[in-house]
Amino acid sequence: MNRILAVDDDKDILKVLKANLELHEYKVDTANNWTKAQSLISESPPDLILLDLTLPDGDGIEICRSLRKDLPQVPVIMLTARDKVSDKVIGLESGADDYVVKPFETLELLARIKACLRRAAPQITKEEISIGSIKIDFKKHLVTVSGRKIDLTPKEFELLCFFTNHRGEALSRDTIRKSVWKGSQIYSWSRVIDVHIQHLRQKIEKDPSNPQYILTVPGAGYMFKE
Amino acid sequence: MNRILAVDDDKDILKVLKANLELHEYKVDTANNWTKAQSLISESPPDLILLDLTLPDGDGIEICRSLRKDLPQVPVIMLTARDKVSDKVIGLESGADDYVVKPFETLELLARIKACLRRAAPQITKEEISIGSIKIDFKKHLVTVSGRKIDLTPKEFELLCFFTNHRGEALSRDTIRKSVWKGSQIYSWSRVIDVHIQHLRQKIEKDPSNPQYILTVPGAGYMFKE
DNA sequence: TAATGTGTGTAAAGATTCTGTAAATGTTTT
DNA sequence: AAAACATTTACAGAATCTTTACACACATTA
Repeated sequence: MNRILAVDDDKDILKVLKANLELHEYKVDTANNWTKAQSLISESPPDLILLDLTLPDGDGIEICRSLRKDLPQVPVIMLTARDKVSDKVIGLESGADDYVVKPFETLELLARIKACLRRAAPQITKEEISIGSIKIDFKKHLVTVSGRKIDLTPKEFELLCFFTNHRGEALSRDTIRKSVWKGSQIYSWSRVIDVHIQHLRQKIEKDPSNPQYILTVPGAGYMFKE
Repeated sequence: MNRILAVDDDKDILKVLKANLELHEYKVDTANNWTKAQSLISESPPDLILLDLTLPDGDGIEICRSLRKDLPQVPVIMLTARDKVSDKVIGLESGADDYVVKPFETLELLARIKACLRRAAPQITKEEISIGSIKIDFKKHLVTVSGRKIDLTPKEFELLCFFTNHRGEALSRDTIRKSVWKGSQIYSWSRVIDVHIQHLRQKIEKDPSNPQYILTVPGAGYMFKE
């Protein structure tokens, strides 16, 4: 649940904003002057700030500049009646992430808030999966079996990735060839796949002759443990 | 110098956009259909995309969704004649960072582009970073290894910065090429990257043949120590 | 039962690709 | 023009991939 701070000198607008935003799963703090806003911010910085340009105790542009400096990661949306292009340019130049002219459509404001938060959110793309005692870190190209690091060759790694993406599926040699060996030309009667499977088993199975992960499906191909 | 890709079916608009943006220090590629845009993107992803909603070979909303999925870090500004609130909401919901209605003021568009790029830029919170015995001062372009100053060429410095910003990630040569060598045209089979890696290793590693920082990930590329 | 064929496990040899590295060439900066 | 830098090229050794050959298990057929 994201926290938004709305700063505007008009208490009615604040009331409407708060009501509308809270309907959409935001927690909203309000301040009708900059002094109060500052104390709320220093209390605990919000995830986004809606800022009116005309406040009784400060120039919105200057405020925005200082915000950008102190809290560069918190997005600011300017919310103001000034609709001239020059105003918008100055507003955005001063560090605002968006500039919305009053009177505004609530739905548009909501969409813009969402877009801002989406962009400002830290992009976590940790790609890691665990199966049994095997752990694969796709980003690092790292595979560990019960904590021990395993060195896999490129093809072995590709093959393992392919298997883990199709767990519990019996994969024919042809299917495997068409995705892991696409681009390279191997003969249809080649045993490369089998050989690589053996190598993988040697490296990831506790007892390679009694595989727990890469199972043989006689007559069909191979299957990775669900 | 930021690279912008403008996609619009109207060639006149593209011409005007290109001219105006290039006056403001942007490098601009243009495409009048999605197919062409895609090939430009896969060649080398731009820093920002201006996207018209009505293209001859694709629905803008769907395109935006797929862009957000494939290139979440590249901001998209929608540029369209549709001015209804519902259109804006749909556009922003589909992943656009901003939505500008035609006919637009060039100055406002420029300001919004700038704001988008500012937000999307990797937030260099620190201007100094230490990893092991390596210390990098980004502002002064200064690198020291256990106190001793190291002279790096511009490309070497860029490469090192890129690595330190992606520590613990296996980076393919292609990935490196697309960000450190973007703009310049090197052949895909070129070994420039490897050569620069060697030079860097010679300068920052204690034993270049046993690197501690810039590690080789066989078959994948290189990775900087976490 | 013995013979044959098919499918899989495995080792080892040969072929290919990948990486480190030095040196040559081309380009930009001073 | 000289120096600094970027890029290409070439090659060796290592690592990896692919082929090949054979062993074994199991099923089918004579």
